[in-house]
Amino acid sequence: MAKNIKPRATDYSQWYLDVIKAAKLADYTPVKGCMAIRPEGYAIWEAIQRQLDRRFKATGHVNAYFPLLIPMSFLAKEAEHVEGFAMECAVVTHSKLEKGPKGLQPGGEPLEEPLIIRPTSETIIGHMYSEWVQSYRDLPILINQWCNVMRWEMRTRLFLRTAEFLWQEGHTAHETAEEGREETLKMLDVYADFAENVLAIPVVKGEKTESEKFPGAVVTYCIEALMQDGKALQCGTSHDLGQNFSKAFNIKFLGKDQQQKHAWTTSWGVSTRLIGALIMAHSDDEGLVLPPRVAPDVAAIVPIYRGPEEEQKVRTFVEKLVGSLTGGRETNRISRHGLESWQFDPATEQRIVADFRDSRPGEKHFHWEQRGVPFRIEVGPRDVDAGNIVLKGRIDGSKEIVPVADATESWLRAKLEAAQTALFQKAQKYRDENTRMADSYEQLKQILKDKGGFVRCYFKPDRENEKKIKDQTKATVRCIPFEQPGTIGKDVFTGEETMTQVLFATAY
RNA sequence: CGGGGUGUAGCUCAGCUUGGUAGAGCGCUUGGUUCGGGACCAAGAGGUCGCAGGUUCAAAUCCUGUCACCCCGACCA
Repeated sequence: MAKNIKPRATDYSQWYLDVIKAAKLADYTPVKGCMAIRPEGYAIWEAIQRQLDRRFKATGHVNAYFPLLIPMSFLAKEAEHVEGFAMECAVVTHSKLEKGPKGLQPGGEPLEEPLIIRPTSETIIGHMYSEWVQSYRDLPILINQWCNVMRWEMRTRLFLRTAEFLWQEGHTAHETAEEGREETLKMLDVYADFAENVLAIPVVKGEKTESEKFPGAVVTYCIEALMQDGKALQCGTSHDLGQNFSKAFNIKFLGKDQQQKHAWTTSWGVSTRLIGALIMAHSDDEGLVLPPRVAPDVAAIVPIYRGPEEEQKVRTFVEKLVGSLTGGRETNRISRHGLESWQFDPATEQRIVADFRDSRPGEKHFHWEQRGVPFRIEVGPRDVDAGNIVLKGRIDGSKEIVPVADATESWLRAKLEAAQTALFQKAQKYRDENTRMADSYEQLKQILKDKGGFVRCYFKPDRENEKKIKDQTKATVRCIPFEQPGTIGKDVFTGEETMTQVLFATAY
């Protein structure tokens, strides 16, 4: 058992922090609410970026970059937007420092107009689009940006909610309402596909209620996932902004019909929160578990030897093994701190690593287990003599003795695919087992209290009733799922007849 | 912003009640023995006890102030 990780059952939030610490994903910094993402954590973000970026480009989007600082007045141009973000904006008021009685202090004249650090970029991008769009021929604009944003949150948790976080935000402008709506739903599908097929996290697609939607959006769509403690986590959102921002920022074009019209815009984003989702969806009491498709190292080879003679024997065997696992490609070996790594997949930059550090095998097993590497391969003198390797699966704890002749690239790829599928199915089983139907408010409360998870029920979304339910149960409507039975039932709260089913859960 | 708590080695903490040479475990360094699931032995490095005042012959310890952080609420991708 891992001695540096508290079990989930004892203290879930401590477990979460322990897993992050043990896998060296991130660390606290002297800046409250802001984390340092360590190389091991950032590599996961790079894998997420690589695969999302490919999907964005495949759907016709291009990348661009907009400023970190936004004129304060911009925020106020959209009424709901300012309402939603004003309370958590960092403000820049000065442009230099000077020496004061207590050391450095903001110096010179304050800026004529304060600047805010972007909490999201609809406003500044809206402004730029108003200059870039003149004609219907300029539409659609399909731009994404990878950047950091800042929201001054009261309480933060590594990856799940930090004051500064990394994300991507797509911002598009269209000629018609229908195109905008299609774009919003298309990108939601991209997110859902990515979450399920890459992160192995099953998600529910749906629409946010009025009280949960993005400030300034007409409709917010989202993907919602269930974590192992029975709480829900919003993993991505896609907003149909209608003409709210194009009116606020004057994004107008001349149509084919000679009429001036406002464009229809959308925005959509996912953040480093996805790393938190990964951790909470898959990891166990032994530490991090990574889906093979985002694991920077797909396999870790742990050599076992006594003395230089055995080491040489095992090394020779490992060299051959790696040659076979990398399909005989010319691979550049990188040696660092006794770790030797080879590229496994040029497209994904995933690696195979062999741990020749000067420490004991047991220590190495824990090392790679806690980092979530999908497979560990043990090679000792006995295996060399028998022509075997010992394969250990991170996801199911399996142990298998494999003839080295079978250990080829395609074999490993098949193993990784099987592990990816198994991980998704495991998460899906958990999600399905923890999604329950409630027929009455009493039952809803009972399930939330005793079991947690998603609770599905008839409910006609209503700001006031949602508030009351939240006050009484801490649960919120996570979404109105797209999948609806199409039948009439009784609203759990009011008893009125409705055709709408929603998903309740306590959320992060 | 309300309620509670904590600041002592890189980390986790003991010591404070009753003032008297700055401690432990983990981690780190060096050497040796080890090595198929977190090794052992030996030697070492590492501190303005959060900060500022005060009391005292003497303060990590008592008093006053202050700052920071953590937890629980309100707010949230």
